[in-house]
Amino acid sequence: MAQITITLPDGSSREYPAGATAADVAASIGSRLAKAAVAATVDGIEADLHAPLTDGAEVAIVTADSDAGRDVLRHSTAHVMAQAVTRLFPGAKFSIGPAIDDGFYYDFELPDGRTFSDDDLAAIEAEMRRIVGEDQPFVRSELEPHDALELFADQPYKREIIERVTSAGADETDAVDVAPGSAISVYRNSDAFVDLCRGPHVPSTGKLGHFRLRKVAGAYWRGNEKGPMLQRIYGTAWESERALAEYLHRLEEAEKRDHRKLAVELDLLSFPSQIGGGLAVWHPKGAIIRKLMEDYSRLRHEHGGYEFVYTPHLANARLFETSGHLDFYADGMYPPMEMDNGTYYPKPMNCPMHCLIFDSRQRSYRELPLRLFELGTVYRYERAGTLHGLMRIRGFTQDDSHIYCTREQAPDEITSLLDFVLSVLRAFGFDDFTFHLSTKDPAKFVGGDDLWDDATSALRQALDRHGLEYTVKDGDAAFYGPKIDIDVRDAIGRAWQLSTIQYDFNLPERFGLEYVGADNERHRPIMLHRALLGSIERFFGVLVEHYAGAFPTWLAPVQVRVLPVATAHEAYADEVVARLGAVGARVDVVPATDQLGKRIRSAKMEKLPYVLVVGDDDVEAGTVGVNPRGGEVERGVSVDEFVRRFTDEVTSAADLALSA
RNA sequence: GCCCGGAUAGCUCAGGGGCAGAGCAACGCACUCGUAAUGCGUAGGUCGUGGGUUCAAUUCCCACUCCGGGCUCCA
Repeated sequence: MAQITITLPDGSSREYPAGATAADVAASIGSRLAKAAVAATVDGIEADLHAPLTDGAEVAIVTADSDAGRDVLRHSTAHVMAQAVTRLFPGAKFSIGPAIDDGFYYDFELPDGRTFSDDDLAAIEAEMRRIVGEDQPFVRSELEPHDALELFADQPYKREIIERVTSAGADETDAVDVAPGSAISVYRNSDAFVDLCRGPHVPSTGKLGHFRLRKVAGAYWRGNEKGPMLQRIYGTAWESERALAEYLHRLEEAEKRDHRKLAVELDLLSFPSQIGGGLAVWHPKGAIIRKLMEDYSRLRHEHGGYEFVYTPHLANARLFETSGHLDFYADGMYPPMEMDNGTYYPKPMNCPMHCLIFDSRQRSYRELPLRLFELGTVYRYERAGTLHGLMRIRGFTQDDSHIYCTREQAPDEITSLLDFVLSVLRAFGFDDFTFHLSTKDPAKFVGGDDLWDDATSALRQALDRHGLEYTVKDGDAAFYGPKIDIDVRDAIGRAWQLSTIQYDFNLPERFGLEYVGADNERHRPIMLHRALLGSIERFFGVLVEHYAGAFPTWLAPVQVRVLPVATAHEAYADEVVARLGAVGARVDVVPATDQLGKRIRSAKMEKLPYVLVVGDDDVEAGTVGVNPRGGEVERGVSVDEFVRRFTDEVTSAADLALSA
């Protein structure tokens, strides 16, 4: 019998009989690998485990506990769900069912406009478990388009995909599970179920099982508002029961940290419906935190060489015609207001106003870089259904800066800007960053190639000088210039896009900005847009979730609570409060009308950093009992000592950041 | 905006065509207590709004409002 040679990822080669499959390769390496295998990559292309290999192929086994492996599991689980739905809802049409982050979904159209309920979800899940128990093989076959269209005669969405795949020049950006130009492949699970799919899939449904259906949602066919509304079922699937349980636990944890829930519990802010969707009012405890954030931001900008400006919330439409916002951003703007001498809009961005400040008089190269900073409140019209707590609202305040400088200054300016941004984010407790460089979209840009090359290399240089790893998002730039986006990872591993540094040569052009150079000629500056926390409101929401409401001492609305053990100790408690108040502590006292245990519990529920208990011993000795959040109780700490520790802790937060 | 779901006391939630319920919170009284819930009591509601069906609607039906989950990208 003929032999074939297979190369493994470590470079070694092995011989197998002709017709061997990746499953055979996995089995020959070890039984554990064979068990964990869900698919393979053959010469870099994902393939089924039981596809026959060709001589000389490079084979890597994809295991269930890798990202690629989980994608295969999830995608296969989506198929099982589709099969379950067709069993339970005859006549259901199905469209696409991809793997997504942490799970999968599948979109269906049910006969007579029926919709799924939660009870249906339970029934579908039960049916899925039966299918898993049946251990049906996933059998791949490839078809001619004509035969595929016939096979899916009563599945209009599948037919549309097939037609799109087979038509030349198909739109490549479509998020369907079939790439244009590829062969039409289908997977058959049983006589009763066959699905159009690129694959790969696990060998059989018995490989699956650690899944859970999560929710039903409406979703437009191909994301198009004008297209039909389908019924989407979201599920999650993992390589083991343990990984599934961990994921479900993470969801619970995220729910507990939801800033909207904590905002109510901790009395931080609310969204009164009388005001309208996406518009918050800040209660005293939320407002003090926000004030501290803003004060800190101002302090850092003052030290960072920024000049403070203020600009109005409304502007004449002419301004946004000049800036181009009415051409490019009209959808995101509030509707216009007609007033005596013209049309006015609430500003969606601060940059046009800052350009007018630059342009208010002649500028010299000696003034550059000119860094204008504003906590500027902007209004953006977000569709009602997209509003989400503080994370997406209709009016918000940016810690916004526009830096005007020469093209030559840009690399150094961006380099120090990166330092500045990271140092401020660190002060708020973030230290895990991801960087993205977005480059020119060939379909949508202004400015010449040399400008773009120059700008992109300035950003790249800054990242390289800091030795930062970054991913490049080709074609993701705004039309006016490339940008760096910075994501932070929070305490439970979620990524939030916060900061952005955008290079802009368009706006200076539009506003005709000029400075006089050392050569006595007029030159055009370039402009850097830079938001650091981004939206103060959103950043506040991220902080609430990052800290789960337990703000670090320097940001906590109430830093210290003093609890007299009994009424007799209240006078002494007031003395302690006065001592702490004198060093600027936010401190309060709760008298002994309730039992001590209950008052401690309340303070813990409010997540206060320090509870000080004072009783007979303390009055006698001038001490306090210190009960820190998340720490051990310590009796008999002198008031002087506690005041010293407290001030050290609070000032070190700001000092650390200022010296960085 | 569109699809689905929801709305009962400040919060969390139960109930159900026939007098509106609990726990926590609030308020009062008693207790004066050393580190995560003392006891008793009081008050709190047009059951989101409007219309319909019914002898009777918080409950069933319709519309609306608001909230939540989703619907390419983006603060």
